[in-house]
Amino acid sequence: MDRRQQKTRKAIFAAFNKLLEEKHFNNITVQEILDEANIGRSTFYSHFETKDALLKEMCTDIFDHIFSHELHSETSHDFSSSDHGLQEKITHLLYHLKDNRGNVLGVLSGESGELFMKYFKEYLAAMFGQYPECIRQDVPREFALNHLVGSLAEAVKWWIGTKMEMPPEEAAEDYLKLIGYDH
Amino acid sequence: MDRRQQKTRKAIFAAFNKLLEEKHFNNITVQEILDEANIGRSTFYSHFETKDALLKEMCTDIFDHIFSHELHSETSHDFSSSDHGLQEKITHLLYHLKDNRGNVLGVLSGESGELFMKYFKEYLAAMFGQYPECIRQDVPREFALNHLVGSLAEAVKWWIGTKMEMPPEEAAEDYLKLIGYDH
DNA sequence: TTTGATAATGAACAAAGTGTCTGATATAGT
DNA sequence: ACTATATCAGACACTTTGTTCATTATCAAA
Repeated sequence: MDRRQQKTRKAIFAAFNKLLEEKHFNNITVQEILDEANIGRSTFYSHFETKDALLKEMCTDIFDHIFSHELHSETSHDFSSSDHGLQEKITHLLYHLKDNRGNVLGVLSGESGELFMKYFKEYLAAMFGQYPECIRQDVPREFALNHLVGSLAEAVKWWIGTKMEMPPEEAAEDYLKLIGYDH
Repeated sequence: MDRRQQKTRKAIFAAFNKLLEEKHFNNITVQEILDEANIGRSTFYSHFETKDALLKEMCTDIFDHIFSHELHSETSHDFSSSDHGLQEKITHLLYHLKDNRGNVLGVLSGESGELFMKYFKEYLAAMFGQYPECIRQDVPREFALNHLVGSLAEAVKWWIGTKMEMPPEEAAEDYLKLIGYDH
């Protein structure tokens, strides 16, 4: 990819990130992004079709990076404990999020969390899809999967909102308690 | 309240509801609401400051109605079972939601669920606030409360999305299983 | 280093939406 | 019947959007 494009794309992401920390997605104008990134109007539209597409691509970038480890590493399949390795998986996820603090905080910490969450859940569903044994069998499968994905996303959001104070290990452990995995 | 105002307000809500079923909140224009409700521009703005205010008032209307029973009835405090009457509470909540199907579906079923959810969670937090004994003590209080509220909201959203197929009793029971209340 | 390709610029543009304001009209409550 | 006020229609200034185009700057490869 052309250096010029890389530079522009990076500047747009950075500007957008900064603005997201300050105000809601809906209240950010393209003009503000242009000013903050210090680029021309037509340049922006040659990179992204709309503001929505920008957010989507930004989330995709972040999650592709964070989940690439999770979805491909087959190293931590520890089925000896009752949680089938889920705790390790979540701990890893939290560590990656912590490493990407800068990007994640911008998208989530503002008032626009909803949109971030939507994309986040798609990745979480894919992750849980690899671990069918994590899902309770005594309730409808879709209901259980929805619960796992939804509650983990909420928990992570809360954890990030507290500036990731709790250590990943502890947060993951507490989460498993909350979904009743500490029998 | 003046009959004319009631009529206008009702027309606006109905129009907004219909539009929300079709498209995302962000993509609904005031003009469309005006056309659908068949009212004048200035009339709309004499009722609501902005489109956001309209959504907020609509959610408040719905939840005030639904939760007025939940938050005030002291009839179902059954502390004999392990869930401290939580199951009955949730069952009641689901029944009320089912009764208000028409309004709730409009706001939630579209693509604008996030905003509905935000307000929904505020009411749920207030409800759980009445039942501190429901909250686990072995994890940080805020974390546990966030989990209860978030996961219940997600579960309800899922249930509504399936056209409320499962009976409220069953959905409530399954939810309690998922949060580990079936020891 | 030169050269051809292409990305960025900046300014202008139509189109659409927002929120405000006006005076005239219709309808409510007493 | 009378007064208050809610609605109407439409115009208004303003903001934002997404497109276009001619010009300039920068890149990658020969």
